[in-house]
Amino acid sequence: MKTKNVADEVLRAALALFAEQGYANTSVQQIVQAAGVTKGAMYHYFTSKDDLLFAIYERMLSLQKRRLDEITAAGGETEAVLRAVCEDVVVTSIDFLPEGTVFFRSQHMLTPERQAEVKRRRREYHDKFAELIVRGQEEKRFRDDVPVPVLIAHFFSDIHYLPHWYSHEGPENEAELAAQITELFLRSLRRTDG
Amino acid sequence: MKTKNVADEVLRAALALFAEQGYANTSVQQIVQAAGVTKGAMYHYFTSKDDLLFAIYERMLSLQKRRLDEITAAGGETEAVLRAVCEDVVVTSIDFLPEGTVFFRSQHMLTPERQAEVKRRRREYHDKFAELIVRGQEEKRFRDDVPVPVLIAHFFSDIHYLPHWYSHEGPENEAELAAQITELFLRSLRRTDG
DNA sequence: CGTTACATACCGACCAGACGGTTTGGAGCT
DNA sequence: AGCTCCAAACCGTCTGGTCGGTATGTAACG
Repeated sequence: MKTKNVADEVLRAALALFAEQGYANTSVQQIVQAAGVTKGAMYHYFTSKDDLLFAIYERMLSLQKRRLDEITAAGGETEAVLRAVCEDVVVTSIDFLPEGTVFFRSQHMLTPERQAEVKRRRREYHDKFAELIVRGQEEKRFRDDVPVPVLIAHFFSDIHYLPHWYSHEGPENEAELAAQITELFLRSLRRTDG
Repeated sequence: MKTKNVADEVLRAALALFAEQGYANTSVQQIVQAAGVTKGAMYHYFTSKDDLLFAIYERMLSLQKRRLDEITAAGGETEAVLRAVCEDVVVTSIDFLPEGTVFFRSQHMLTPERQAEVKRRRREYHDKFAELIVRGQEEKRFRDDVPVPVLIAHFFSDIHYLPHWYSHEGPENEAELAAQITELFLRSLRRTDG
């Protein structure tokens, strides 16, 4: 199918350019040039530049949500589930580093409605994550002297920050790093007293 | 001095607009209008729109560096110094929330030279922070099974993330939150074995 | 099979307007 | 007069988006 090739090529080019120079600094001209198509072709598949950006968000949100659902559906002890979720989201974030760069940097460039949509989807994820922590607290395994939102922010901040410092050329191994970050988080989450 | 008023008013307006809508989505027209001056006046004090953005960075970088120097100069036990540094940077980041929003979101909109300058100044801070951790490791108080860059990223991620979730209307008290975040970090940093 | 009828995919010149930045001119102080 | 400070009109550039037109495919009909 030729259709998919053109649209996909445009998306791939857009992602690379947005990650490198930012959304606002990237012109539609540059994108279609990098993708080897014309503006006419692009506007045949996408209704606007904004559409391109949102497609990137859509992919990431769907992927993360699906992975979270799979892991929680498998069940298990609270801390083990939480650990699996955390490690997975770190690894996924590394695998999709350019997406992450764009994701966290360009949210305010979306139309307000789409910003709201992204916010809603993120809250879904967020809430499901919160459930795990609350469950751990009820089981008296996790501390409850720090508000849950703070604990959550403490973990998501690591994910958020990854694209800003992680380099594929660096010494860090992906899975190892995921385990380390998760361990740091869990250690600060556990109760110290019985 | 009238001079300062105009320049200050422009900067204040620029900061608010950049934080709210992003640098690229804010026109010089909007800025001078919000500041109650004209473009002629603005371009008398600043050479470009980019200049406005960099001024915000300059203020933040200087402030943070100065505070770090003051605290480390006072001396003390390693963990106590580190705790003071961490709590201070959290509080400062909350006090300058709009600056933080712009700081972390718009770095790639600066000219390459200025991006490099920001990067250099941040590394200075970074390195001084790293010294504290290494010292703690040498004193066998901090864990050394996780690479120092990972430990540092783990803390800075919280700072980075603050503007994304903290709200002045929320329940969190500034100093209390600073203590909580710092405690989470220190807990994951300490050795568990003697 | 030939021909008509229409849909999909795509091209690329073009446009209106917004933008950052400049220029000109003058008010008010020293 | 000379200087700082600023207002307002102005300009060249670049952008996202449009639009008339073409090429290719394919389904229906006779």
